Amino acid sequence: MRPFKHPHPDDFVLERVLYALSDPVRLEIVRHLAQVAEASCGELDGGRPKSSMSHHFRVLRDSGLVCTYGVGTTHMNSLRRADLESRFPGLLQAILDNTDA
Amino acid sequence: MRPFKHPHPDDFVLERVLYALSDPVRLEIVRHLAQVAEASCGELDGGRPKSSMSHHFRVLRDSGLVCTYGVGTTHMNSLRRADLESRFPGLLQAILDNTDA
DNA sequence: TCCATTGTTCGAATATTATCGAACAACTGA
DNA sequence: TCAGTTGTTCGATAATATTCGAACAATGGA
Repeated sequence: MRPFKHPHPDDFVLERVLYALSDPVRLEIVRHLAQVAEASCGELDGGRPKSSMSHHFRVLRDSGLVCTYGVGTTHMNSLRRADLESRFPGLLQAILDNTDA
Repeated sequence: MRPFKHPHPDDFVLERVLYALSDPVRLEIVRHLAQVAEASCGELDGGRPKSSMSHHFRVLRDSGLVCTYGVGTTHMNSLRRADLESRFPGLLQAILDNTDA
């Protein structure tokens, strides 16, 4: 299992991060990851097809929001909090703070 | 000139706001408005066709980011800072703080 | 009233995304 | 080595967005 490519914080693009978070499915993933610190893809699909989820994880990875690494047959995902904070201070927190109401 | 409809802060949707800001043209508009407090559509197009800009302003209005009102033959736009701050505290500031590098 | 200015709306073409089944790849355990 | 589990990749389809010219609407001034 070859590791995924994750962008360096210097290469994060604000527009891409915002776009990645503008999808309800992906925002839900990020919110979940903010609470558990780490979760497999399977734990994060809401009964959705794996191919769909794989797409969303890729968008999250490419934007710099999420880090994915293989552990056995599963892929573990985590939020890149520190990297995001260093590049876009306060952004992630402001988004996570919103409990939608 | 009938006034545009602007959503109430209670009806702001985080995903929509993030999506509106994920477009470079719209983000540029918002950044500009953050500095001048008020500007006409004409001041904000970068030589782009008016019909294109009109579309972007509508997205910004519908998401709650921008308020547009008619003054004579021109339309003035302003950032809905207070409304955004009340609904998504810190979000706009975190985005505006990023000077992209 | 006639005209120039400022934007909106309409319609169509193009581009991007989302979704999901099917096939494939990596790993583990028996 | 074989089977089961977990995800990825591929390919196609459907849905959404972007872009922009052309026609239209509202305003203000000459």
